[in-house]
Amino acid sequence: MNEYPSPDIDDVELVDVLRALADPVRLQIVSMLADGKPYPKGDCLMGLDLSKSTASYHFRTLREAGLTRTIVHGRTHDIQLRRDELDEKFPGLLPSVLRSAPPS
Amino acid sequence: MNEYPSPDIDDVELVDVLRALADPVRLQIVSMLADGKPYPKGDCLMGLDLSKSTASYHFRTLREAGLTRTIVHGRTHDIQLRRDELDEKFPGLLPSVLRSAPPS
DNA sequence: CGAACGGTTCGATGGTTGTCGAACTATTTG
DNA sequence: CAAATAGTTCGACAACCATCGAACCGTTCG
Repeated sequence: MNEYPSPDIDDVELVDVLRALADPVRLQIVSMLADGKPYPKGDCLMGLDLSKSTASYHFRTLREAGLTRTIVHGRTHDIQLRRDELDEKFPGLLPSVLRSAPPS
Repeated sequence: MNEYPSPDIDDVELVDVLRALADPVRLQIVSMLADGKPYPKGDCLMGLDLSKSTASYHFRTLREAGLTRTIVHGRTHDIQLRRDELDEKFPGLLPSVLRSAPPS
């Protein structure tokens, strides 16, 4: 029943968001989460050939940067893009990134 | 009379642009160039306490990522954000980043 | 209960990044 | 020409990053 903490939106810095997005793996994960709905982590890794530990590292990086939240759901974890909060704090950023992200 | 090469806009990748922006120094430099007009490099460093070599490194990083171009002008160099090209290739990206960038 | 499942954490490792000073290049100016 | 100016390049270095396998943890299921 442990919770995985994401930072408060007020503490999220643009440069950290950009950092988190500046990696092809994480960019692709974020693309899959574009609609803002929660997805099982496993589903976000389709097409990505990563070890479990590397995948976990990227999920943690996204969460700690404030881009996603994690919802524990049984023994699986759902991950969700924090669209509304991010759109309010950084207007237009996610739409433009997602629009320009290469197709998977 | 050497020219400093920037990549063709077609070769500029989103992830490289994001990586170039994902640094506080470069973010601030880009903020100063927001209007798309050329500025002497020296003028972009106001408020930044960097050695000459570090400044040069960041300018090169921005140029090689495709964000800026360098115009040699006597013994000074002007640097210019490639606004039009970038706006066409990554619509809305620069505006949103510049809008959310912390004030200098 | 015990095994399988979905994930995290740890430690190690090689590669990249940001920083600097020193040496260098090219241009202007005294 | 000689000195000053504006900037680059090089080598070094510490810090950080992406990656992995192994061990671990909590949940579900036979």
